Amino acid sequence: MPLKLYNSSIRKKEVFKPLNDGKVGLYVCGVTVYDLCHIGHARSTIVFDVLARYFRARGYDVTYVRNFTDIDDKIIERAKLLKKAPKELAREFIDAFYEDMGKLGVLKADVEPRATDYVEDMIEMTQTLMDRGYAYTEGGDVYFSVDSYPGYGSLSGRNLEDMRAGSRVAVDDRKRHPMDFVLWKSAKPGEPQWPSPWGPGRPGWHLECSVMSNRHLGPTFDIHGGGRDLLFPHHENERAQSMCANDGEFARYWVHNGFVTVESEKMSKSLGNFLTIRDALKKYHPEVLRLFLLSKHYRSPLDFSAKDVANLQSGLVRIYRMLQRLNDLLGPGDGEKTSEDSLSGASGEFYEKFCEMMDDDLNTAGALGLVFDKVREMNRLMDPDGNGAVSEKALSSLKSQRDQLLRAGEILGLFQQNPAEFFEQLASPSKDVNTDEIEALVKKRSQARVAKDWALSDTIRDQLKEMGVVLEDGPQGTTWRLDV
RNA sequence: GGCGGCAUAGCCAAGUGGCUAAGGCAGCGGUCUGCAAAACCGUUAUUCACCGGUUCGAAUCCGGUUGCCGCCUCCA
Repeated sequence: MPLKLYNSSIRKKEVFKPLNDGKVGLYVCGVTVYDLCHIGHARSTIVFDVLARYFRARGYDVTYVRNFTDIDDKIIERAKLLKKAPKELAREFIDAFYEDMGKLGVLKADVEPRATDYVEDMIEMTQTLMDRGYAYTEGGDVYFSVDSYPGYGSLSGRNLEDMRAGSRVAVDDRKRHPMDFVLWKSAKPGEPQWPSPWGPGRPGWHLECSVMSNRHLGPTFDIHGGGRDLLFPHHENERAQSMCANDGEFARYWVHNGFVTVESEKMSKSLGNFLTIRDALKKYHPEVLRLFLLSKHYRSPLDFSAKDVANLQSGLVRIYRMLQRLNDLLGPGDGEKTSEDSLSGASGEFYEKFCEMMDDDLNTAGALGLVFDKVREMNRLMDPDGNGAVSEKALSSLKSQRDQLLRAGEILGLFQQNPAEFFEQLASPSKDVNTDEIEALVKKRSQARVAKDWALSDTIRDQLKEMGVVLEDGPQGTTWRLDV
């Protein structure tokens, strides 16, 4: 079963065929580190995290490159405002990136290059473009000439004439064509700068990705990813430069994720709905956020609404309840007990169906549908038969199904926690619990129940409910849990 | 002005030519329970924004209408 990916450059799904058998080169545009990451960055990063995980699960040898843009106008501006060195500011927000994304279960990429470490290469590429006649200088600036490259616009499906006709951009007189873009930008006094043949300055916006992808993946590589908004002009420009300088095909597949809105509005500082990962984590468990961001197909726009996230949380709770029930029956299935190796060998009908779904352009929403089907099925198996017991046959089947489910979860970066821990974390922000007090009340209620004093029993249950404690009376006695 | 996307039940969301339109949340009925909780079973779209067309057959393809959104300028 072949993996199909939607290739933005041809606007169609295509069967993915790697450049080199068994290997995947993946380059994804990371973040510009001048502020905290928001929920939209989280979506993009998680989507490509899942893509990389999935390729690995399918046995590909993946080289995943995700960059940091650590030099740019916004960083300089922000640094000035905060009276910090741009480098220091960038480092701070790189740390914040790791902290936030780490909580969301995002794995490190194989290579995480920073633009400022590649300035030499960028100067070199600019020089190549000059030498080959694709670029020109004007003052201390170097521009890429879009007219010099006939393929310009083909990635994003535009042509220069149409854009010229509708352009609202104030035309920079120094540019020969309004769409020409900067390769090298002369520095103003006090700004970060590097010496170059054209005088002190810094690289233009698009150059770093051309250089770093070339360095780590070569002039032709498999997949280039990023947010939908990067398609134009960033990726168009990046591709033009790379094709002209590196003699390759550049990226063969272009994958772009859709945007996140918040309560139906585009995120913006002025609307005050700029939702950082950090703020979202104050309200929601990280796996709830991750599940939410994967609950819709990655190319579709996704609206972050408190109500919908709460709904998804109920679903995740159901999954973890089943996993906990399973643990009680079979013993833990995560952590030390099951080694990575045995889990990665887990296969069967469910896992195959899951992969089929993921093969279809990474249909995580459909795959989650399968997960919920499986949860119901496993709960059914755990419901006692006529003799009040679970059969041996059911037990062994459950073991295999859990392995498959957790393996799928590994790919999605979900269901990775110990269930007890999960529920504790989910409940803890809202409630202070006094375990002794709860235990005492539960015991008192149990005695009342033995005496068939239902009135007292129910009063205590209501009292506990007030405290955020839910009771479950079972054949082995009463258990309690924090309401979530 | 140019280019592109989306419209599926109360809400969220799969499905893109053909058996009964996944799944989740919420609701309702039932099993279990002293009553609950949890779990399970059943149920909630003769219908996929609207109008035409192609086809033996369309939510799925084509044309038009309406509505929403994105990109064209830094942006995941």
